[in-house]
Amino acid sequence: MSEKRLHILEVAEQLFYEKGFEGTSVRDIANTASVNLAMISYYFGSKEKLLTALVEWRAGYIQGVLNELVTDETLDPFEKIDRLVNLYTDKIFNHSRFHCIMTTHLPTIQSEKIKQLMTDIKLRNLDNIRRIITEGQKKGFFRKVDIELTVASIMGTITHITSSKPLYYKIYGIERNNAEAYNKKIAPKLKTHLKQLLRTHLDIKSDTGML
Amino acid sequence: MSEKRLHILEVAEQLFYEKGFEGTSVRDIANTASVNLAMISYYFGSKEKLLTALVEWRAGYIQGVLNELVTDETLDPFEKIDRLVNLYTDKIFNHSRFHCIMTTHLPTIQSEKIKQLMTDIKLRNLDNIRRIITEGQKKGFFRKVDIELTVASIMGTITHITSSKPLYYKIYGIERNNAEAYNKKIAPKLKTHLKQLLRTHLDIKSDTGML
Amino acid sequence: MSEKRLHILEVAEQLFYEKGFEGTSVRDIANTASVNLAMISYYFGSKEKLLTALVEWRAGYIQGVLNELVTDETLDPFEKIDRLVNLYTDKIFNHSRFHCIMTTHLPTIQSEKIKQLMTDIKLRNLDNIRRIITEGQKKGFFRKVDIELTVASIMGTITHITSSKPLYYKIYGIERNNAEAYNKKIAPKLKTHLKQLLRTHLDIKSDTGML
Amino acid sequence: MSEKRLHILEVAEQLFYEKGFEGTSVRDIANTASVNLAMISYYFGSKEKLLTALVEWRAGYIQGVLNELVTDETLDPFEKIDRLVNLYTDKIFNHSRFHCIMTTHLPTIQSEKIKQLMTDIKLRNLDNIRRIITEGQKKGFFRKVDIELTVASIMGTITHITSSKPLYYKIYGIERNNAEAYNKKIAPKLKTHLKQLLRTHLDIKSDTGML
DNA sequence: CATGAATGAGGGTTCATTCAT
DNA sequence: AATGAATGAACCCTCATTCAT
Repeated sequence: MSEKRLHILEVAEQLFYEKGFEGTSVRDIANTASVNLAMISYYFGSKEKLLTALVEWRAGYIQGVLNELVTDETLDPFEKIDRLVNLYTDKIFNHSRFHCIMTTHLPTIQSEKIKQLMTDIKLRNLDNIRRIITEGQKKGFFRKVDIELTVASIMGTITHITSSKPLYYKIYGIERNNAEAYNKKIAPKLKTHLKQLLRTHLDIKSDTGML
Repeated sequence: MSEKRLHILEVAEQLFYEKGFEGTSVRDIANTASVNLAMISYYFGSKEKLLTALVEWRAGYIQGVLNELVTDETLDPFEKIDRLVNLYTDKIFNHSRFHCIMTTHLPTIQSEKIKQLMTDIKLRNLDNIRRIITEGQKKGFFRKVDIELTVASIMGTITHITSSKPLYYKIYGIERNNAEAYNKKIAPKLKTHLKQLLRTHLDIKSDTGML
Repeated sequence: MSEKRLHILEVAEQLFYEKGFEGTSVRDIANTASVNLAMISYYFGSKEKLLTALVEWRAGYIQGVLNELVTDETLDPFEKIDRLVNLYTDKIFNHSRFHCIMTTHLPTIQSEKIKQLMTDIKLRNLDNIRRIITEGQKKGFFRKVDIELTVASIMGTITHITSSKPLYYKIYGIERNNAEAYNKKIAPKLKTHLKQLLRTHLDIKSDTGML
Repeated sequence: MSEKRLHILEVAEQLFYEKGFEGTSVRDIANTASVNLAMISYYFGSKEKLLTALVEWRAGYIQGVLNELVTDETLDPFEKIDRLVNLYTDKIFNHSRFHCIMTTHLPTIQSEKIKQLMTDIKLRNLDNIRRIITEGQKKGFFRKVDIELTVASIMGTITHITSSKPLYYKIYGIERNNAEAYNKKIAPKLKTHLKQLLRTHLDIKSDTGML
């Protein structure tokens, strides 16, 4: 992939993140990327195909490592959950702009192709986590929980944090748009919170007989 | 507020939910609402002011009851949390379209006024929940947790569920766009899940000394 | 139909005649007609629909009178042919620009709707003339000729004259673009030529037994 | 001329015929001809020069034989007319696409050079036919007719037939775009029709004293 | 000789908004 | 109060062409 093509994708990601897909014009992207307007059609065919290219380029970012984690035999279920939290938090924080696009802007895109792509990714993620929890249950470490909603709590918490940056900038007194400082400050807190939340949630010893 | 004005707001909410703010044209709204195109500028001044009017109209939906809950002296902290979960889940599910607009589409709006409005609402919500948890801690029921991130888990979980409808339609085998069936099936599950998650998370007896 | 709408149609006709449909931009039309660019979409929906509107507006110009002619019982077949020639020549000369668009530019339009519209008009014209000739044959005035090709000779001759103006300007020494002088000079000649051509062609007494 | 150059010309002819000059993009031609886009400018300089090259390549198709015919001393005037009809019909049918481009699309081209080229060709054709008819008149076979309009009838009839294919496909029940079947069926009919039309038109014995 | 990359101009269309009535 | 007509700006995209290699 040519360097210019990559540059366009990066710029598009930034602008889609800031202003949404519909709110970003191809002219915006061309100007910001210091690229001729026609180049974008030349490289990608259309604005929507540019978005598709962006999704295809970034979508793999969460795969791979996850598979290793799931099949690792040396870790006990709690360790796996901890690693899972680390993994997801890091991945999402490192690609927070794209993650925001995925979760907030893509749903409004009318393209069925993109919708299908997104649903597939989410289903695969869900499936991997499901296997970790199920394994923990079989081994007697975890109690019975609603797996889909547990996943929703993990993903939802991280998403909430990444997509409510303006709010948390204020709460934590971080200067606006200093994303690096934000990540550095929030990521460890978030990991600790999620690990603790999931430990008490999953630990069979926590069972209060509520369900 | 005139009936026609309300009708326009309802139609706008539906369309903003489906296609985003930028993806919805004033013509769309006028046609769908069977209203003259010029009426919308006439009533609201501009497209952005229409959105502001929508936010102001709907934003109060979570207030009021929450204040009562916080200051209610007859409930113990766990009961307050349970009520809080019921309250939020119901409110958000009953206004899921508007909630989606708030969490997914509004962040891209460039208007500072709207951003400020949203941040205010979120801060107020956060503050109310913070008071419930702090009270529980003072009374010795709750242990020390990261309050901001706990709120993030509550809001994030609900948001994740409401904004990933297409995915959960598939998982739970609900026919597409049957929002009522979705709410009826998911809401009780979600309430139970959140209550349990928060009970073990907050209960001082669950403290594993992780923090 | 509003005056402005009519004006746009007239301007479009002139420009389509001069430069073809594809060679004429909507901006051309808007500027020439001193009309805002967006008005054209406002009135007609699209460039192609503007063309359709033009066709529908002008297409009736040959109808009506033709029907009267066909059913007129007081004229003998040769008189009917003479009148037919007068009628067609006048009509086409009076709308020569539109006639050129019909015969030369429309065939390249990809729109099936317009193609169908044109074919219908031509078929109806053909049918009317066929009835005149058939009637003349039944009454024993006309001999057996290939009717379709006879019509082709009538229409083709007129079309050739109207669409080869630059050539005939030169031949007849008329100053360029003086359409009025052209029509005044050529129309009578053309009528005489066609009447004579058709008389000898159709007259049963001319039959040389070639067919 | 290189083979590739010829191929480009053939493809261009086909596309100009189908969609007009302005309606055909250089990309269309390049893709259809499986040739690099830049090749076309490389070979021909510009789109308009490509058209000029096409005209120059094909324009000679009617020349040559005609000169022989005019100066042939062994044929009587009627035989010359018959041969002329055969010659023109065959030539035009064999190059019907180019003939259509000449008569329908070229007039909109703004290039003065091309217009001049076309006018020259037409004038030369007119002149040749004029000499045949004049000769027939001098020898006492033909009566006095309007020569220019007689030529218009010949050319116009053939042009009408070749440029109204869609109509005649329908009339004669030929499957669409089967040009070969069309030519095979129509050409003989057309020749017979024109010969008969011209014989009675020109024959001094047909003179009805109308003129 | 040939081509992928790049460009400025212009294409048709839609936008949110305003005006005259 | 209410609306059809009108507008300037901007939309995404494609155009014919050129240039460096």
